[in-house]
Amino acid sequence: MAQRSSYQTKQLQQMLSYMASKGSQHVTAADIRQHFQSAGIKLSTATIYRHLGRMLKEGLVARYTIDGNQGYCYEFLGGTHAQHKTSCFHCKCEHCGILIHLACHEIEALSAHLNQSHHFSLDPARTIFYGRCNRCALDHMAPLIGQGCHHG
Amino acid sequence: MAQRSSYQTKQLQQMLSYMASKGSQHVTAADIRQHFQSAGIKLSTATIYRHLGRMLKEGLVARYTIDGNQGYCYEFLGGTHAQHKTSCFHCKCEHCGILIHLACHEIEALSAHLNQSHHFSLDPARTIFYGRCNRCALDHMAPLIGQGCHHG
DNA sequence: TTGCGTGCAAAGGTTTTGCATGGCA
DNA sequence: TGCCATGCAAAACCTTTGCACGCAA
Repeated sequence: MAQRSSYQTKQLQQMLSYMASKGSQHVTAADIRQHFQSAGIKLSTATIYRHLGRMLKEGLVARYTIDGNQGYCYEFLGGTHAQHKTSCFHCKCEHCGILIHLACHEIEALSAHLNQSHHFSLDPARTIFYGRCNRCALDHMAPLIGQGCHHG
Repeated sequence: MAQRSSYQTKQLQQMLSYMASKGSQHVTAADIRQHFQSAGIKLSTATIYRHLGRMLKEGLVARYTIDGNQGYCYEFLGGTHAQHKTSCFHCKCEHCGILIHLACHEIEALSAHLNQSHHFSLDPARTIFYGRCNRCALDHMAPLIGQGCHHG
């Protein structure tokens, strides 16, 4: 299953290598394109999307839609993360955009509850909790200071 | 606040009326366009987006991004729903796309936990739980029947 | 009459697809 | 050699914007 089905092309290897190097960070198709463009490596947009689509099917990456973005974010699930991912949730700050990974028993309890009481089988890999992180919540409470958020 | 700022045009009234009629259902810009097109009423795409953008600013509607879609979903928050919305969550089936509204104490408990233990302030209006609804979960377990999902 | 609202069309951004060519096995 | 993968370009999709005209106040 970790083994890809077909040809091992240079483009594919480079893309996998890049995705893996990003660890649990989220990347967009544009990120990938820019990275290879900066590196002077040719990798067409079509190829990027075709591989991302394939990896998605194979479960090598997860695809998210981020509010405010148009388009998708991808996250590499391969390697040692594969197991841990199944019970890892994401919290995204809608102010500064930081993404927090959370493996929390309470969420698993909620998942069980949704299953039993609401007949809904939660998919941790897809679900993102939106809200405000600690720093931005503080910033929010003291807007008069005039000091911006730690947005990058 | 519920009072709009500027002109009361026919298009605006019709749009508000349509949004209100949809209650807590989610609609896309395309839904709106199709509705008025079917009804033989002229309402341009630009106007739809301009009003949606304005309503969003004014808090009359909420805007979501749904995984798998490109583009946005809007939900009317006006009228009596405004209060209740603050504690309403959404579950979306990633198979058939159905959207389930949930006002559930367990989720509020999770929200409190995230706040206390993880310093994350959850935003119910933005957060969507992805997974499988009951029907699709059953379909998933019996894929050999060859009978499709209730996907529309 | 003033100025916002509307419609049309074009632009902008992201993702998908067709087709001929290139490269892995 | 056969077939898949790639690149280019065009298309498809949704959203935004510019501009002239229409309409509410």
